[in-house]
Amino acid sequence: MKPRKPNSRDKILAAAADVAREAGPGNLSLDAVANRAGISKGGLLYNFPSKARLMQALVEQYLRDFDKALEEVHSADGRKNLLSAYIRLSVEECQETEASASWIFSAIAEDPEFLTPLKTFKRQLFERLKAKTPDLKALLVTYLAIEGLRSMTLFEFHTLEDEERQLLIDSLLSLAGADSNIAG
Amino acid sequence: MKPRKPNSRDKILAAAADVAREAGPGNLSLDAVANRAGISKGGLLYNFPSKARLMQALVEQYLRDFDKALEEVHSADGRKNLLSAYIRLSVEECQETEASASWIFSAIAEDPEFLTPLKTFKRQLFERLKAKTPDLKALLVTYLAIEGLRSMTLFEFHTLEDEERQLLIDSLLSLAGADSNIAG
DNA sequence: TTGACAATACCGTCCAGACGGTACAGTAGA
DNA sequence: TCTACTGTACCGTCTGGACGGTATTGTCAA
Repeated sequence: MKPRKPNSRDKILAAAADVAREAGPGNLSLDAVANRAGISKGGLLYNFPSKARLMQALVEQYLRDFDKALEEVHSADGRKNLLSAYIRLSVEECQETEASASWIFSAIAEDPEFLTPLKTFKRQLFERLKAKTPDLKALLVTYLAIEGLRSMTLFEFHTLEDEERQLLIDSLLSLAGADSNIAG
Repeated sequence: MKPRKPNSRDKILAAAADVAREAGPGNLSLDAVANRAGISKGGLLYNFPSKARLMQALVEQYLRDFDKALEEVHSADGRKNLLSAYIRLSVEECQETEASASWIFSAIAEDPEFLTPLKTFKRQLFERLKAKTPDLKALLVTYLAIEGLRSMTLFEFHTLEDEERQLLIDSLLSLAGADSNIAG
């Protein structure tokens, strides 16, 4: 479909995430992103005609990547347990220090509406999980706990020690794996 | 200790929270807060000599209020189950539409360091919970799930229906209440 | 083959507006 | 008289973004 775009856009998106992480979410300026991407401000605005478009692209790329990764993880173990795949992917994502999607805070500060696609994505994913998980209680608890883990990573609350964290993950996976043991 | 301060400071703090919620976290300007509080900008800067001090005060007030409320809820049922009190308080807090502490996003955008007191508060609270909760697994799962609930409220992800939400809360409370049933 | 034109992908500069903060003179109540 | 402001004027800085250029590559008729 697309005529093999050069990687300028991707470079800019990555630069934006880097700037948000390193300079703080409130300092995500076009100049800073342009510098970081090794491009001029004019060039940036050529690729993304406004800051809003840049934010939008950031959200869209994140969603696309997450969806793709989920599909891979889920397929890799025979599409048996979506919840378990979701947990493992989320945990993995939270471990990458490089990830720390603090550009989300920039987006919210810019305009909370930027998160609308994220909201609908989450709602749809939850519906899928609900359809595929027999034990609703276990789903609710594990899903929310993962959401909590994501939040703590995002805000950089280092409340849990490594051991506690590992114990938590084990508990969640065993709750999620319960669909073949306990299934009502 | 303090000479019965007039309520100007409180009015300003409340106004700041209102502005962040209504105008968006990125539009928390001193002018906007002053207007909202029905005070002049000079008056605002008389009470809080810089925006940083205002943010700081916002965080401190939130922490003080939460701590006080937790103490009340905990005492009210005989100081039996701290985790259960924590869950009930957090759930209550998430239900107040008026709360929606989106000033947190403003603070983060301003400077992530503003959340340092929040971090230490959370860590200490978790330690207290750990000391008082026999079942560490249950604590981890419920604590994280509450953190998830808080995050979803903050971001206004309306992923859960009312029924699902209620089922979740019941599950968490029963997990938390387990300290007298299952206690190892 | 070549010259004319056009699209792509930028660069660098400039500007208007917003924002935090200062300064200061005035004032009303305790 | 002191405290706790109000109100206004102003400054310096930062930021989004508009705009006018430019180098490179592609297209295509003559």
